Parts: sequence; structure tokens; C-alpha cells
Amino acid sequence: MTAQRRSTINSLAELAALAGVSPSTVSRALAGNGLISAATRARVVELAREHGFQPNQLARNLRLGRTQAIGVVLPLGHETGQHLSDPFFITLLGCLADALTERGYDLLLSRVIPKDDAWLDRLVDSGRVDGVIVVGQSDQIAVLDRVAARYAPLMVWGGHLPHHVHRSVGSDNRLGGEMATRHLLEIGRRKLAFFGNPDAPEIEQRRQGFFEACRAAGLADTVETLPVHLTPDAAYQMIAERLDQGPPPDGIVAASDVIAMSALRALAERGLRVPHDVAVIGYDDVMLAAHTSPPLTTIRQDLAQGANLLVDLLLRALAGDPTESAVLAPTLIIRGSTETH
Amino acid sequence: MTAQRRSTINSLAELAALAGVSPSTVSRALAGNGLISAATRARVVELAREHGFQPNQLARNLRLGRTQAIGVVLPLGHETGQHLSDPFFITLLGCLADALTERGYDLLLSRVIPKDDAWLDRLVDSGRVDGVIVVGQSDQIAVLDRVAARYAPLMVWGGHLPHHVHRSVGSDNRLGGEMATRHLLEIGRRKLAFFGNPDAPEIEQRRQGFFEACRAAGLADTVETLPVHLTPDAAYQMIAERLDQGPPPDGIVAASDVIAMSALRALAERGLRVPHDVAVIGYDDVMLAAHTSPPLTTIRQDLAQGANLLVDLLLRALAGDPTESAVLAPTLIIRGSTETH
DNA sequence: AAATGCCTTGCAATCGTTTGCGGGACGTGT
DNA sequence: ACACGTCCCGCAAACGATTGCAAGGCATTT
Repeated sequence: MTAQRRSTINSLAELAALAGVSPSTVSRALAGNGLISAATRARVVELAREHGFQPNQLARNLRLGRTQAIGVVLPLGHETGQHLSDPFFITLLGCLADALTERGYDLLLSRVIPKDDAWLDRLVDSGRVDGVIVVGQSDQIAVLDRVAARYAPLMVWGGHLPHHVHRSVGSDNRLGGEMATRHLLEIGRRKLAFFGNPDAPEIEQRRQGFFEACRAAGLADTVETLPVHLTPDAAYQMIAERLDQGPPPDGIVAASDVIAMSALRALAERGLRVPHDVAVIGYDDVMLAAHTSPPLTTIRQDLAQGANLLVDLLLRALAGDPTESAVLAPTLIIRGSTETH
Repeated sequence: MTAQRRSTINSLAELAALAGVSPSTVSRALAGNGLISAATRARVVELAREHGFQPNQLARNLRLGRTQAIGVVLPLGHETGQHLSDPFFITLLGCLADALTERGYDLLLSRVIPKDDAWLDRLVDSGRVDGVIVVGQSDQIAVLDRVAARYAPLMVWGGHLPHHVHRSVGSDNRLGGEMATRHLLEIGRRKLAFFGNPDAPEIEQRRQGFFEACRAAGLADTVETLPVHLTPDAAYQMIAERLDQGPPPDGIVAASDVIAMSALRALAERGLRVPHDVAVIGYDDVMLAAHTSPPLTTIRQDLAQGANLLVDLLLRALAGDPTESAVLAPTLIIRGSTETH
């Protein structure tokens, strides 16, 4: 049973009967396309407006051989948390919704917990979407590359590596990690720690930037890495354990703002002052980062731009043009958590 | 141009030709429905698997007179912030995605900034969705009621009032506001303030709970209300102004966790200790609430349950059953921001 | 051996659009 | 008055699936 419309007019044909013309004429009149006399067009359009009628999109898209929808999928791979936890991804999702809507596409949201290797194939082959945007590579690089090889309209938010076959948009994670680390070095910190699970390629790249900056400063062997997860609970617990086990670092480079916030809390609970005892820098600049206490210094990624780029490249691929990956420049946002005056 | 599939098999008919049977047979074999000999079925299924073929959903749904998709829309009415800001809504969105996926429905996401009164009609009449879930009533009650009157499969997350014609699911906001306030009273606070913009009906109900609890405690005239917005920036600014203008309250009931977090920051920056000088309680129990410093006492809404309820009721309405609104019980989660030992 | 029944399969209509092609009405030029 | 061009409009075939109905094959019964 189809949901009932505003009135009894449910198809071009019915409206056509009402207007005393053929369905073709109605179609053309509403499309504003074919050569229809101004009079008939006006009459049909008025009638349609009056009955709140709009052509069935399903039928339309079937005929046109498209869906006018883009699938956006958040793979929850290596992270065990049930929820799509990170506010960062969510914000990106919002930006994507805007970018797609602006271009007349629907956004089909799906969250998958990759159990097998076919999760992406199922979406791609379902015929429900014209293209797919995957938010975050998780630990699914192999799947992404395999599908990208046979399916052009696929874009991925995440880190780009030369050997990747899938196209991606993301900020320069290595550079971001380096900028964060250099900032801590510049305010005089020497015992640095990187908090983040390098299983995800973005995180791994940030960690490399961290290492490079440390090496350049000549302290490669005094740094530590703690592979904390992205969910706040897991992150908090691991950070708390670390702090209880030995003397704290004097500077923490967190792989995400959520991790940084968990660190802030764990530090506060142990009477360690930020930034006096420990400086903390996050990554992402999520909305709440400016509202922690102290406010969080962080590396900002321009999500609106990223989302627009993702959609533009995807649409270009849909049109048949060859596309490439894009890398965005990260920005250092200095706030209270590293401000020593 | 349709996106190419894994192989050249793009329709039932082609697979049928390959299998040497008719399209009908293939359809039945794949549907597992009609009475098809086990042998043919096995052969067809195997062939389909081999070529990674799945029937075109568009055509299928057109024939079946449904879309198998539910529209989820976040109206951004009275809040000026561009982004769908509140982490709470986002989490609900995630839960909805899960609930819908479980039941075999797609989730069509759309964010609208209601400029006219027809935004919901457009979605409802577009034929792209079988039903609609609106997340948050914003200031669009009139629109919701009007559409609900003619369109059954519509559910709304938000507060329920007797005169509403649209069906909604939400927590008992009045009770939640009352619980929060009573908690502050129980730990001895007397100069209470409510932070939240009562333009949104949920917030208004929370405020009423706040007032009732205050009145019951005999201090109705010593309480204040500050209509802060839901976006953290706007909230922070308004709270900061308030704190600079006069002596602080000793207890703050925030209409959302985001507001509470902004309050925590503004208080910290002014050297006011939480909870010693000012106790703060939030609303929602968003993921990060447990990770502020101090951790935020708050009123939890069970979102997973809410999402499931929304979807269940919607599907029931779709099936033609009459449905009603549902109210969830809020829970008080006590954390550091009100803990006085 | 013929009739009856069941099991399996194919035919063809249908969902609601879009669009190439052809035809009718009307006006103009000679 | 006839030929011709222009302008609108309708016919019908797609798009790719589902499904009621009927027909074919085969085994069983009488």
C-alpha cells in the first residue's frame, strides 16, 4: 500500500485525465522541457500545484537509469564501540548532507560493521545509489582498493598513500602530526607522548609526523606511543592506567580531540595541571574543543571544504571524468591547553 | 549512464538468458518464493552469486509500490548555527540508522532550514520515502501537526503535549527538569538558574519541571532563567555575560549537556569551582558528558530505546495500525559536577 | 491407453515515468 | 484552392522488476 498523497492524484496519468491531455504532455509541461504551448503548460502546472502533485521519483529514476542518491557509509572496523562515536565524523556527515543536498542528491546513510569483505560490494551493487562516499578508512583499505578498481564513483575520506587505488580526500595527516608536535616542542616540552591507535591509517600518518618532528629535535628515543582507541571510555581507561604507572609526559599529542578530552580529564583527576604540568594538543577541532577547560589546542581540518571536495570529485567521476585524490592543509589552532604565557 | 556492475549482467532478463530460463523464473528463484524446482533454483542462485548480481532495487520498489526507505530530517529552525550542532541529535541519528537497518529500511538523511511551510510536504510527497521521522520539533509544531493530519507514517522525536496531533517519542522533559532541579536542591543549593531557550518545546517543558521543583521548595522567586541557545559558541557567550554581570547562582540546571559544558568552561575561566561554588547539571548524557572535568551530572535519555520506539511506531503506522505517542523515563546520572562528598 | 492431477515454468500485464517519432491542426504563400 | 511549414500533442516503447494465470510435462490412476 502506497502512502496516500495530498489528494487522489497519484500519477501523471491521473493528472493528465484531469487536464484533458496525455501523460506525455503533463510530463513535458512539468519538466519545462518539450515544446508545449504556454497555455497548456500553465494549466497543467497550476493543476499540479493545486493538487500538490509531484511525479513519482522512483519511476522517474528508473526510467532515467539513476537513483539520484549517494550512499554515505561509516565503517566501524577496528573500533569496538557500537556507536559511530567520533563527533568529527558526524560533523563531516552533516557537511556532506549539505553538499549533496545542494547538488540535488539524496544521502543514503548506512553504518556497517564489516564482518566480511562484501559489505561495500553489497551497497555498490544494490542499485540504490549512484555513488558511494566512505567516511574513514578504518582497517578496510583492502576492500576499498578492490572495489575502487571496478567501481569509479567511490570516494573515501581519509589519508592518502601513493599505493592506494581508491581516491580519497583528507587533510595532510603527517603534516598535521608534525605541526602539533612542533608546537609542543616550541613551547619547550621534551618528554612527548603520542596517544592514538595506529591501526587506522590516518592515525598512523599523524604518528609519523610526530616521530619526524621528534627526530628533527633530536629526541627520538625519549618519546612514547600509547595505542588508545577512539572511543572516550576506552581512551580514558588506557590513559588513566598509563598515568598511574609512571611519571607523566610533559606534552601529549592526541590523535583526536576525543582522546585529548579524555586525557584532560584523566590529568585533572590526578591533580596534574594543564598546560602547566602537561600540555595537550588534540586533532580535528570538533565543536566542543573550544569549550573544554582549558580550551583545547588542536589541529583543525576544514570539513566543509572537505565535504564539498568529496562530492565534487564524486560527481566528476560519475560524469566519467578521471579524478584524483586531494589533500587539505591542516591548521594549528592554539588555545589554553598549550598556552603558557 | 548507469554505473557498471561487477560484470555485464545488469538485469533479471540477462541472467535469465544466461540460465536458459525466463525472467519470471529467475525472479522467483532469487526471491525464494514461488514454487521452483530445487535444481533450477540452485542453478540460478549460483549464477547470480557468481556474477555478483542483485535485482535492481528501484525497479523492484516501483513494482512493489514502496521505497523501502525512511526519511530522517533534522529541521534547523530557531537555532541559527549552520551545523546540526547538538551531539545528542547525532547520537539519536546513529541509533535510528541502526534501528532502520535492522528492519531492512534505508535511511534518507536530510537537513532542512525551514524557510517556508512546505519543507515537510515536499519530502512527504516526493515519493522517495515510505515514512518520515523528524528529529526535534524546533519551532515547527504547526507544520508537523498539519502534515501529520493527512500523512500517517510520520513520527517525531520531541516533547509530547496533549493538543499535538503529530505522534512523538521523547523523554518526559518536565519530569527530567524536575529531577535535575530536585537533585540540586537535595545537595543544598538554593540560588538556582535554568539555562536554556524555551522556544523549543522540549526545553520549555524542562523549564516547567524546573519551576515546579523550585516552587515545591518554596523558592520560586529567587530563581532565574537565561534563554541561551543550543550552540556552544552562543551559549558560552551568553553565559559569560551573565556571570560577569552579577553574583553567580549556586546551582545551574542546563537544558542540554552542550550548554552545561559551556557553563563549565565559563565558570572555570572565572575561578569558580564546580561543584564547590556552583553545581552544574546537564541534560542528555551525551558521550562526552562523562569526560568533562569535572564529569557532568546529567539527565540521561535512553536513545537506543527511543530510536527503536520511533521506528516501531512508524512501521506500525505504515501497516495501517493506529499509533500513539510514547514517553520515556529519564534517569539521573550523578557525576562530579554535583558531587560534594 | 486415456484421463486426471500436480509440479514447474513461461506469458503478459503492471508499477509511473520519459522520450523518439509521427500525425493533426492551423496559418501562410502562390 | 492547393501545397507546404510550423507548432503542439499523443502513441507506444522503453526502464527492470513482480505475479496472476495458464499451459506444458510427467507420473499416477483407472
